[in-house]
Amino acid sequence: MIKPYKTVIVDDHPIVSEGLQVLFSQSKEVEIIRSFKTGAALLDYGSLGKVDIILLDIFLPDINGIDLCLKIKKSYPKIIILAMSSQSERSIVLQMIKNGANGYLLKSASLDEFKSCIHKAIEGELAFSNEVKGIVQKTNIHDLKAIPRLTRREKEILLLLADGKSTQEISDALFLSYLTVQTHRRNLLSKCQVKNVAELLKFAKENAL
Amino acid sequence: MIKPYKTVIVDDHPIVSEGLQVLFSQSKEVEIIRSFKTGAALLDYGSLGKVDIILLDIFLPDINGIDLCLKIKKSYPKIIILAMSSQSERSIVLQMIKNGANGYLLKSASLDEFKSCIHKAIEGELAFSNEVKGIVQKTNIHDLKAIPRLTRREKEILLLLADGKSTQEISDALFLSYLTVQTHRRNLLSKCQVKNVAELLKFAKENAL
DNA sequence: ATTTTTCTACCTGTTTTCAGGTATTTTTTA
DNA sequence: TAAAAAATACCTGAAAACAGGTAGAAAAAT
Repeated sequence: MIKPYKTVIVDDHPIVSEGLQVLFSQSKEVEIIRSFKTGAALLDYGSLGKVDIILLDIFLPDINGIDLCLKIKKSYPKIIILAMSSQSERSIVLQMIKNGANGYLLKSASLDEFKSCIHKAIEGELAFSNEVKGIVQKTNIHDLKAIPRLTRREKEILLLLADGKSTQEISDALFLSYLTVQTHRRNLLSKCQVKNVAELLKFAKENAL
Repeated sequence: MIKPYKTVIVDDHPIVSEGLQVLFSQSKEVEIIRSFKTGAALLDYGSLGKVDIILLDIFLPDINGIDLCLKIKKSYPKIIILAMSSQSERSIVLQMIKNGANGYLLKSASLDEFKSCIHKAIEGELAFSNEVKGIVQKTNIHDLKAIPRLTRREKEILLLLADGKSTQEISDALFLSYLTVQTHRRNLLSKCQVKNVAELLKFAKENAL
């Protein structure tokens, strides 16, 4: 008999973890051995090397699931990582795959889809829930334009912009010259190839910046 | 012996519904009799009048949970409605309570919290999960400034603004004069008492507009 | 049927953002 | 330690947003 795949869940919603645990409680193939509420808790887990599958929520209270995926895959490339999220932004899905995830599940997927995706991933396939499948398929390579890497300052200013702050308010808050903030703003728009702040915020959301 | 409370779940994530069903499968007090993925499905439900408790997700694919709550309470004031959400924006919580909800649970709440809140609600109390409790308590009446009611056109334009569209693009899309769109923009900012589009979007998000 | 609200559109300014440059200093990385 | 990247700051001009006003037509509510 085959040993079941040791599986952990990373999700800050107990209900979801619980639901998944029940879903696989009968399974002989998948055994949920632990669940974590934060990325940090997972990384602190001593026996991470012995884990076979991680069911990973994209939105965690501490760290971004996309970055966490990359981090895990660097240390333990063999672990099968299945991303879960309630959003299906194309760019997030693609980033996740680029970072080594073995699949992407929408939380609105049916339980059958959940199971079958996990099976697929075990068999070595990239597994997507139905809704995500469409999104991935209609993606040509041109859409894979690199997601710009923002500097610390730029992220800081992006946050304040999202808060509705004006250039003047930002320069006051960060003790910078008005002109400096203007430059950062310009660089943000230029890097993300957008034309105004609203579009920038949309872009940032879509790409989980 | 007391009859169990007939409870339905409205949530578009099967995992959550499933988790809740399992959580209460042993309970003699609460009996989950059905679950729905959309607000429309719930409203179509013939036996809605016989339901005692509704566990209602705020974000549904078709209708806003806040409006749905009001609608249900108008027809069936006796039904206990417990709101669930992964967000805890103060304004959303308060709106929900104003619309007659009997409690507000964060999805990140523990299962024990879930259970105890449902108990509280049954006893007639307003039930909040711990994180929400703090938010509600530190709310004075001044914070209850009325959420402005937006007209259909305003909502339409708000959506396009969130998409990063400029005034010109909006006027083209809606076949309106540039000046008309300008007026609507101004009214939006004025109604929401904000000074720019970014702040408007933040406000809209916080208030689930 | 009448009042109220919404949608439409215009005018006049001021302020802010956007877009193009350049350039020095500081910090990080190789 | 040298090279690269980031953060800082300034200048100029065009474009867009913001703020104040008014007002008639259309639609909705009473």
